[in-house]
Amino acid sequence: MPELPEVEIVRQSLHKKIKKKSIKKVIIRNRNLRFKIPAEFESFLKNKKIIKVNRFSKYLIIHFQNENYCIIHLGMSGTIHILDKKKPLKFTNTSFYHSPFLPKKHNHVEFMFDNLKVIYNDPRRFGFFEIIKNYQDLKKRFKSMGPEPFSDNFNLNYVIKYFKKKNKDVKNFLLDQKFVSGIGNIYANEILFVSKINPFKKAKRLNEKECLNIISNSKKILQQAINRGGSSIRDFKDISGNKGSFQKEFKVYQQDGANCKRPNCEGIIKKKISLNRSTFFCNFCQN
DNA sequence: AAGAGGCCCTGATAGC
DNA sequence: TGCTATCAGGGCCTCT
Repeated sequence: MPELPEVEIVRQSLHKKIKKKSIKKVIIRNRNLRFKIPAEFESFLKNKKIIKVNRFSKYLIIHFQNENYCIIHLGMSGTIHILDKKKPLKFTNTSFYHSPFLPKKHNHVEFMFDNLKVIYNDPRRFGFFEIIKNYQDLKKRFKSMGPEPFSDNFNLNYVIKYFKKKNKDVKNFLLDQKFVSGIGNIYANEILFVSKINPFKKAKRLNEKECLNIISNSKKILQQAINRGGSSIRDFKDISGNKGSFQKEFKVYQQDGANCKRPNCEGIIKKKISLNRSTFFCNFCQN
């Protein structure tokens, strides 16, 4: 589920729910996530008051008083759920919703507030938590990552310079967080389709217009996805309403065998594996 | 420096 | 029905 748009949707809901509240207690049922949760985690967060919930790329950043932070990455299968004693049945959105649909297994971490519980669920345990104790360390944490697609630093100069001499497929770079932060496999495929660029084209072979297309379509598609509440793939079937809906607008992702959705294009959507990831593209207009 | 590949883990689904 | 194989939205690490 979680690429930048989905993480942003979670951020918005989480921020509304927990800003200005204090964590009363932290319960950890399984410390063995992608990285082991440190022993000091519970005591560090206890009684800390939340100023706001931020996000960089696919990382949630809970901002506490006194320059303390907790970073959450959802990995491939992480979701955040809330139990609200006051509004037990009101949904917010797919990966952040209220109690009747709380999974029975894999609830690894709980933040307890007054009248409120925030629960982290993650079957594959590719997600992780980190604590950070000052602003300098926070900056350092993301220093080696590329700009977000929305950033002014993600511009033609940057992309042309970066792609120069790069002999990898262009799609690999959209997935490379050192080049641009926040894009995953779904949106990489969609961005290249809208840009009419073959995913297997070598980055150094892209012309200026193609680079510009990648830049503007990255911004456009991620913003559209946020506006639609993200994409809900392989989600719990019994949740109605408040799902993200961008999956209905996929032009190529998981559309192999279908006719190309571009008006007047006679192509067929194909699927090929590249770097262990499924790659979808039109064999006609993306050539 | 850049690129290819393996690996962490569980669950859903397809094929026999 | 029940087995096995494959694949999944991510990112880190190692080897060449």
